[in-house]
Amino acid sequence: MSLSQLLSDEIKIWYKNNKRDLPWRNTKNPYKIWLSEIILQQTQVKQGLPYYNKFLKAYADVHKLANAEEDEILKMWQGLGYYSRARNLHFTAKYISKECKGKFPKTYKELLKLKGVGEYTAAAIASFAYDEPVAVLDGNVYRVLSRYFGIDTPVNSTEGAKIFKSKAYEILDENKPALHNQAMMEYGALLCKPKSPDCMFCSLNPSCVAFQQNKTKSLPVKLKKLKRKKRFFNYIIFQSSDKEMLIKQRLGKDIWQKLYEFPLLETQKPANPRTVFDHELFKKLNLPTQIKPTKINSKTNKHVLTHQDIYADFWLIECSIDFKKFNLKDYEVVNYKSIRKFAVSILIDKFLNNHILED
DNA sequence: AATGCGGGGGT
DNA sequence: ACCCCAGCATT
Repeated sequence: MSLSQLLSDEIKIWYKNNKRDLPWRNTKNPYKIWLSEIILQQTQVKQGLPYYNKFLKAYADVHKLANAEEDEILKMWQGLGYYSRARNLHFTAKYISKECKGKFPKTYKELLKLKGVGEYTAAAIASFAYDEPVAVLDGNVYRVLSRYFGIDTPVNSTEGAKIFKSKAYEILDENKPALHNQAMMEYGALLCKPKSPDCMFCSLNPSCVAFQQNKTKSLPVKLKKLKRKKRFFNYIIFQSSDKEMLIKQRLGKDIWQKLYEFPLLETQKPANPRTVFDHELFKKLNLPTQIKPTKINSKTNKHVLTHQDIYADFWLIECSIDFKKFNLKDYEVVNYKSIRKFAVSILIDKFLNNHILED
């Protein structure tokens, strides 16, 4: 028996005995599989599972999803991150519902054309839903292959992508691609873990290069190039005498696209109460200059993203004016209750939870 | 080929 | 503090 076949067979046996019972398994429904795969991109099962259940309950089929408002979908997605996934999910739902009469594409090649569906997700849907013999390559598969075959080419390099892809197809069980793919990923997620893998319980350790050469800690190799930027956000809460506030949707190419937030002034350094006055709304609302911003949070909020650290302060401006008398077309007028209907970042959500702005 | 995009959890 | 996660789109 070849090494490739040994790997696939052992992992499939292990999978049958050890797999988690997850709601998107044991179905061939492409809608459910697609939905789960989008949610699980760069997201652990534990984090994505409640969102999957919530989405399926609200949108039982692709037409329901297609007919929803984008703002509603973003609100449902709130907290899951990578919000372009939610926007692409909605875009593709509308496409499938209207252009394809609700029928999903049935091949890897066609699935790949869908917005938000890349090589991994196309292979996952094609194999899980239609038993097409295509191999999935995700973080788990890279790790298992890298360790078992002792491949030290960086997984996120161009050369690595080619090598790992050819290995993945070499070991693919073309008769049971769905089982094979799911087993590979589950093996990486539960046993061949990034830190402290359970090599003692791994029936493959006699033929695993990393185990035999004590290299599990150094494999897989990954190029890192992450440099974190510091950003300073000053959210200014303009609050009228009847406790209404202004919020604005984030547009343009930046984080949290299409989510809502308080009027924002971004600065190069931590702001002081005077720099806060630079915000356009002070002019637009024609506010008296003696007005004083008061900082609501005692300690600056540090919000960590993959690629930037955001230091956020929240300033309160109490103004005795009626927002509706001004032409503030880019802003919404809300109160402490109605603001909860809008999709916001976790940074804003945490602030709202900690500072109830009602009286 | 390189970069930007969230948030939670593990070590 | 650093790494990882059922990756993808854009440039």
